[in-house]
Amino acid sequence: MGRQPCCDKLGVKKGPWTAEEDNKLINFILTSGQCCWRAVPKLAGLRRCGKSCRLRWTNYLRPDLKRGLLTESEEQLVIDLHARLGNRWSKIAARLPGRTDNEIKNHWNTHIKKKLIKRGIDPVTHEPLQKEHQDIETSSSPQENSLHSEVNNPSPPAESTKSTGIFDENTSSSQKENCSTLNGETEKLFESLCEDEKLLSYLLGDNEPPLVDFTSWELPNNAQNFGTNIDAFASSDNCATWLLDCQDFGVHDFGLDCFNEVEMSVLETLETNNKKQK
DNA sequence: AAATGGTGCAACCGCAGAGGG
DNA sequence: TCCCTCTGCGGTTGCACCATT
Repeated sequence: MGRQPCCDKLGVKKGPWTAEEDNKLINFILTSGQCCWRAVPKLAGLRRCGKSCRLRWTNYLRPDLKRGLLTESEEQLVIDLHARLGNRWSKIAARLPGRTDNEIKNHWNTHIKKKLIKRGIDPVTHEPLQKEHQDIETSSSPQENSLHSEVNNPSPPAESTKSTGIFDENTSSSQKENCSTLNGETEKLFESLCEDEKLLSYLLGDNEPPLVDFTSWELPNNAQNFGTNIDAFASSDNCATWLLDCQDFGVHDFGLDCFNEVEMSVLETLETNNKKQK
């Protein structure tokens, strides 16, 4: 007996989601919460399979998603985490608030991979592409095996481990100092990570993810520019659409705590823009 | 202006693991 | 312990958009 399909293939719609479907899903999730994805399409009145609904929600409709390209510091973090974790996109995404595994995976495949190759770095191993032609003697001290030397100044790692230095178990102050090779914003982000012991232990193993209060992170300015780029955020049609929907329903009517100050600012901006358009 | 090729992203597919009966 | 269901993950595909010819 073969595996049952995740949904009844007959009568199940596939392909791009319409605004109407989005609204239905958003309304359902906001009023009923996330539970039993298989039941969601039926309860929400959608002709989609539960999987598709979950994917749409997590990758596109979630209110806490950031929009737009990854910042330099985020990209740098992705590279380092990939060196450490490999293609475990969900784990990598968990370290980038507001980013999804799919988004990071796509960005990796379309942008970062090419960048690394251009820099002479194998995007899979994070080692120099022409390893055999490089003199190991001239290569690096352990510090230089850190991501930053890998990326900015390709050199063969002294060991075959994928260690980047930054997230090693023995992360020490001296190693943290190595982070100083980073430029401003990235440095701050890494420092935040380095100082979070629970987070580090999680990254280094398969421990349960710590409960991280991202709002307490000392993020670089650029990582927080979400709030200062509200107009840009609000210009995203879908985002704007659904936020406006929320407006129509009245956010507080949902009894949600998911709207932080930034999102409330977005709503306010949307409201303003909406009035302007009218 | 039309054709072609490249790029980026949303969405799908199949598999693996967790959890419950 | 086995079986089944459900969820989540990573790889892949399909398509819209844009640039180039």
